[in-house]
Amino acid sequence: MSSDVSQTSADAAARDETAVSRFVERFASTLAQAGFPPMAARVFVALLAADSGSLTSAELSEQLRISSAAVSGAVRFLIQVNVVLREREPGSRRDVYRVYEHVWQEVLTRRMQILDFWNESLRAGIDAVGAATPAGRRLSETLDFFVFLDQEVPDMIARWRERQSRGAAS
Amino acid sequence: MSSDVSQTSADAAARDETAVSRFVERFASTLAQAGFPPMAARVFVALLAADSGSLTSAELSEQLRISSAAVSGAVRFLIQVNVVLREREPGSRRDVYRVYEHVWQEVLTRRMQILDFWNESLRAGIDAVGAATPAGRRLSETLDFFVFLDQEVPDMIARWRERQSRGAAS
DNA sequence: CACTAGATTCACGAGATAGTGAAACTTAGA
DNA sequence: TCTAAGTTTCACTATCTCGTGAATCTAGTG
Repeated sequence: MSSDVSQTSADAAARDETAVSRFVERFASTLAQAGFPPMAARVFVALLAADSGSLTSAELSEQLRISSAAVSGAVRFLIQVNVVLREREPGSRRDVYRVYEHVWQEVLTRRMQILDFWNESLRAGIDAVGAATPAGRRLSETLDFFVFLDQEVPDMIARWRERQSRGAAS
Repeated sequence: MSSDVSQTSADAAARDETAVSRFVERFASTLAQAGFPPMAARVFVALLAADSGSLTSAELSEQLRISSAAVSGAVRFLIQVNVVLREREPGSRRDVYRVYEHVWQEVLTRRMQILDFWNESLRAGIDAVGAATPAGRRLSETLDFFVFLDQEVPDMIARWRERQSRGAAS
C-alpha cells in the first residue's frame, strides 16, 4: 500500500502534526488546571482534534506517548463522565473512542446536576443555623441563587440549540 | 466576666453547634470534591455559616481544629480567588475574615473569565487543524458555544440581581 | 524602645494520585 | 477448540499536595 503517512507534497491539506500536538498539550493542560485528570484531558483533546473524531487505543497511545494502561484508565474516566463513547468497529478487534456530538452541552448540564446535591446540603445548613438568623438568610440566598441557575441554564442551552439549528451567523 | 459561651438556658436562640459543624464539614467536603482545596472549603463554609459573617483566625483555628498556619494558607487562597476579604478591626491586632456579600455571582463571573483563556487556546487549535476540516469545525463549534456563554451568563446574572432587588417572591 | 499578640513562612512528613510494566483476561477468527 | 490481537487489572513507584510545628516577621502598646 502507498498510504504512507509522511507524504507532504501529494497531500496539500496535510496538517502540521507538530502544531496540532502543541495545541493538544496546551489545551489539555488548561483543562487539567480546571480539575480534569491530566491524562484524561490529553486523551479528550486528542479526540477533539482528530479529523475522524475518533481514535483507537493504539493511536492514542502512540500519539500521546503513553502506555496502553494509561489510555485504558483515561478512557474509563471519560466514559464515566459521559463525554466519550466506546465503539467496536465491526470486523476488527479494536475499540475506537469517540467524543459525543454535543459534549459541552452535556458537560454543562452535568455540572448543573451537582448543584442539586449542594442544595440538599444547604437546606440542612439552613435548618442548623436557623432560617431567621443572619447566617440562615445568607445560606438561603445562596440556595435561591442555585435554584435560579437550575432553571435558567437549561433555557440558555435551549437557546443555543435553536441558534445552531437556524444556521451559524447571528 | 460572665460572658460564658456555654449558656444554653438563658439564650433561647442558641444554635446547635454540633449540627452547624456537621453542615460545615459536609458542605465543605462537597465543595472539595468539586475541586476546592479542602481547608479553603472548610474555612469558607465556616464563614458562610457564621452569624456575623466574619471570624478571626483564632476562631477558625479553634472551630475547625486546624493550625493557624492552615488558616493562613486557606485564607490566602480565598482572598486570591476573591471570595473573602480581610478586615482589621480597629483597636485590635487581629484580622477578621469576611465572605463577600454576593460571593456566588463573583465566583460564577470569575469562572467565565477562564473561558477567555480557553478560547485563545482553541483559536490556535483551529488554525493548527485547519478551519475547514472536520476537526476544525468541531473546535469552532466549541469556541462558538463558549463565546455564547460569555455573552449569556452576564445577562443571566443581571436578571438575578433584578429579581433580588424587587423582593424575594417570584 | 522594648515587649508581645498575632500572622506568616518554611522545612518536613504523611497521604493521595497517577502512570508504568507485566500478567491476566476476553474474544474474533482460523 | 486453539491462537493471538487487544484490553484491562494490579502491584509498585514517583510525584505532588496539603497540613503541621517551629521559627520568623510585623506592628500595636506601654
